[in-house]
Amino acid sequence: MVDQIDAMDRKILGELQRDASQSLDEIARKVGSSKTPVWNRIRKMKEGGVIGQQTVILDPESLGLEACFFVLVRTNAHEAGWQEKFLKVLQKRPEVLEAHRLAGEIDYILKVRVKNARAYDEFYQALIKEVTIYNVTALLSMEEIKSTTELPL
Amino acid sequence: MVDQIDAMDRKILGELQRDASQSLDEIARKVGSSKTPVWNRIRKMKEGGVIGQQTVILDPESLGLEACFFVLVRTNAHEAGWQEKFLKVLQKRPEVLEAHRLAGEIDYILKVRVKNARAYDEFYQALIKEVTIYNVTALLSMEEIKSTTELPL
DNA sequence: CTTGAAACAGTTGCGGT
DNA sequence: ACCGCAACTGTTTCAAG
Repeated sequence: MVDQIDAMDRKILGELQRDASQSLDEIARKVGSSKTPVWNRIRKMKEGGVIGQQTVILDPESLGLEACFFVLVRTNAHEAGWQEKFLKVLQKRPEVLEAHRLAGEIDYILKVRVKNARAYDEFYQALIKEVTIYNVTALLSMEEIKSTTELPL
Repeated sequence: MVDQIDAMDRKILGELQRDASQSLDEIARKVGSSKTPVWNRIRKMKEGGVIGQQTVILDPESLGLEACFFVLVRTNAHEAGWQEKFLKVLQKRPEVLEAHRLAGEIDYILKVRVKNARAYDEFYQALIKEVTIYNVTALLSMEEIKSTTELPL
């Protein structure tokens, strides 16, 4: 699927990432094509899973979510089923916006959005109650310098 | 602005986050209202900055962006203008998807999306060439367990 | 809040290159 | 085979009650 994506596709993706509310005509004009071919390309990329969810970015502050933590998780007890349980808890918790399994000493990193430090502690307590964790370091974000969902094309 | 957001607004935001391609009628039906009032609420929340960019989520793998790093940055030389320069570099670089200024020992965390480890090294070399950095730790993501732009409402 | 109408955009089929 | 045209259908936008 990767190789099938040509320069025209990338231009379209760029426009969609930037502003998905644009009309087909507008996008077509910008990429130097017209409605139908652009529509067909978009359809194929949706089918192929290149284009996923269409969404709006909300302002966390406006919604009272004023704290953001990056959580570094170390585990040494790799019992059978532990990871499965851990993943299930992360999926369930809406304040966990991202979770990655890492290479190296730190096993996982989480990005957690909450109302305040107190809400983070509640999350943390709930987490360690459900799964045993060897070591946790929480990094508190003071300022979001940059935040984008736009991938480099 | 925060207090003005009521339960109905939150329901609408939930639907928009989940799928911004839905028609107004569909959203109105789901939240138990009708077209015009829903439209007016959305308009107000756009004006108020609660609702930001409308976008599509692209699949990084399909676009050949197979590596994701979290970069922990420590700096001790806080010369005048250093931070400004650092921010400018981060803004300029499209592979930097997120950047936060932190409380504590680690000063910044970055999330960087690139083609492969080689591309990360190129980014790293370019970064330290432009600004002096005391210490850098790169955490390589092996697996994206969870990734969402949907905030908890 | 509801109705409704005018402008606009998405979707599909057809003919041309 | 793909593109662009154009008609049709559905959606957004907004005014009036």
